[in-house]
Amino acid sequence: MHTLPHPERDEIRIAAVLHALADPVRLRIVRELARADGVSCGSMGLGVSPSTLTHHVRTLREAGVVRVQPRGTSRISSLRREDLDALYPGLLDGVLAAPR
Amino acid sequence: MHTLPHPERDEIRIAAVLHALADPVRLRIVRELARADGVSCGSMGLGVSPSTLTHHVRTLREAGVVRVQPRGTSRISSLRREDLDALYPGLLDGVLAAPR
DNA sequence: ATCGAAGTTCGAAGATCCTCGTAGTACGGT
DNA sequence: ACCGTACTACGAGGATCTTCGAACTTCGAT
Repeated sequence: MHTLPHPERDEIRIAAVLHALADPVRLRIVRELARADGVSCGSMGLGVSPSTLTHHVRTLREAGVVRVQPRGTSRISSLRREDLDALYPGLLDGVLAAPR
Repeated sequence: MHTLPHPERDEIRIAAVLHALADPVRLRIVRELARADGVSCGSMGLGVSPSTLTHHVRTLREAGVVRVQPRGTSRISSLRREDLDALYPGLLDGVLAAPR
């Protein structure tokens, strides 16, 4: 139940972040977290299988976009807003402001 | 010498833009254009073959990130800053500000 | 009119990615 | 102790992506 591995701020790479955001499912996860942070991604009603969801959340976590904490049998995800804003000011807001 | 097909502003999709930016070569192209706009990508000294370069520039163009105009035997590329800033304010600046 | 330079098109090879099902682990509650 | 829930690990299939070389087109210059 140890904490999961996350990149430090100075290990985050822009290419990995962009790649993580460049998927429809992961983008919906990020949007949802921006709306209601600190939530289990399994309860978002995305239309994918549990194993697919694990893959996407891991991609976001390893890219440094989200932080994941175990709580009971669930995993609570939250946006790494401070880190992303510090590294790429405006990026996250620009993505979230996207009409499409 | 027909102009090449470009998406209108309202046809640009955030997922396509992010995917276009999520490649090291294309990111270097975008950075270079941010530094010196209206330039032929062939003269950037990226270490890829001409056909690979064509592929990347087309990806950027079709995503709506760059505008490409034929001039002589060359293709002049320029960042679609206004469109991107209007759609996703802060995104491009955030990406360009990226230390890594 | 011929030549070279700049780019494109068309495969093709190899890598990466997204998705899933199956099997398994970890935790909380009865 | 048992069960159900939430999630993970490990493939595998199929799609997409990146890269390239070879052959071709287009344009400007000689």
